[in-house]
Amino acid sequence: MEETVFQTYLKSDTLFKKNRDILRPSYIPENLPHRDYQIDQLASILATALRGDRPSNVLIFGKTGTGKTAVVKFLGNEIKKSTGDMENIQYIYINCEVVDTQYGILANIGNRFIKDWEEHIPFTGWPTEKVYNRLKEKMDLEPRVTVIILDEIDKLVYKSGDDVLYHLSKINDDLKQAKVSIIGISNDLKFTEFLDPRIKSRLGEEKMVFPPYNAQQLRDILMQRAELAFREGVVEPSVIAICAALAAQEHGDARRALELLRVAGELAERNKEKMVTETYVYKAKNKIELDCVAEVIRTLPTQSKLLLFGMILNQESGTEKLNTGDVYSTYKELCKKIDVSVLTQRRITDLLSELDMLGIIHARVISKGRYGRTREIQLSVPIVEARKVLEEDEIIKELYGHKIKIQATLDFTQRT
DNA sequence: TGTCCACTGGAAGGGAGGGCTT
DNA sequence: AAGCCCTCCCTTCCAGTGGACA
Repeated sequence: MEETVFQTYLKSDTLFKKNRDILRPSYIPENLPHRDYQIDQLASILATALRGDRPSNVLIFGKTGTGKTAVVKFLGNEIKKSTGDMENIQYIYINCEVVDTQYGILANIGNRFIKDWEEHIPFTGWPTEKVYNRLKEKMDLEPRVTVIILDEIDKLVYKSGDDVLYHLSKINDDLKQAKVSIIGISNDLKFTEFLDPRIKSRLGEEKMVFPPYNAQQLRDILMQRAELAFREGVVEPSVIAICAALAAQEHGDARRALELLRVAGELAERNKEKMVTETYVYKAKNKIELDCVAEVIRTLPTQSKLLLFGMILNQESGTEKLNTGDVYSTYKELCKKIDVSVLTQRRITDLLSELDMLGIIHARVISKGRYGRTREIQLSVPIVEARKVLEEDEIIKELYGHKIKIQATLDFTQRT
């Protein structure tokens, strides 16, 4: 084989076994530690389906990374195992963050019942009522039980209201032989307040709450996955404990814990280490946090990027604390330089609040007496990294090397 | 004690854009 | 294709305000 730049990487002993997806959230292991109770509970509800009856609708609550999706998918696999190829139970999983419109959900479900050679429901174009009717008609061809899982159901409700849920939850009245039950998964306990009371009671026939994992439980989970994902003996025992402890601090998020472990492993491997050590966990923590910030900045609208860029320039020229007026005049200057329309100060106030909520800046309202009331603004992300990300943007690039003319007014009323 | 700065942040409404309906 | 409705961004207008200063 020809020697390529990749050779050194391919040759070196890797820390991972073949399949490193085992540490990704999408992987569903053979058994789920510390979720026996929830599995039993949900299984007892779903068992009805195996007898050909309609299981109760279920609402599942729990914070991110508490195993909700994993348990539901796990039971999906179990059902498939016990029914074999007989398709008298349909298990349909929909993530409402991806499919988030009434039309999308109905079309998605409908198409599962339409054979490949038949006419599919198009992405768009049909009246929603027609999609619903087609779905009903196809579904009702056989006396089967359909379990529809709506993951992140709260996102759906916030975005498109509860019309779909209304239709889906009363679909059984319109079906002659088929039966439908719905499992809604949410990490927001309060989202049901936004539902019509009738829908609320129909959906919540059964309720389940997934508690967060504690550090010990997280350790067990990580241990199980680490054994599958890493070669023997390459992970220092304390690494698992630290990943678990860090994630336990953040409301017991198993997803976070696994991510830490995976990134730590990847960083160690990239450095051609023989072991994953504690240092790499902390490096992983930093990398994840930084990546997260970078992603937020990258997806900011142009106007907010300009605003942020202006604040960075100000800070680079030595002004620690800015007020709204300073930020606005720098922003205006930048806009004019590259010929972008200038938004009003009122609008900028709102954009600043957004940046504050995203944790990119820290802003608080202060009064300087005689000299008015304003926000005192500080960046709360590392300048160098933020700047690097901003300069990826085509529009910001044009400002490369720009020096600000209007320096923030030095605040002489400020006390130490 | 009152004044007045430099804003804040609410309210209302315009207009573009997207999706549904006719 | 046209009309309708909804949402998102944004503007305009403006009353309200904490506290340094005269």
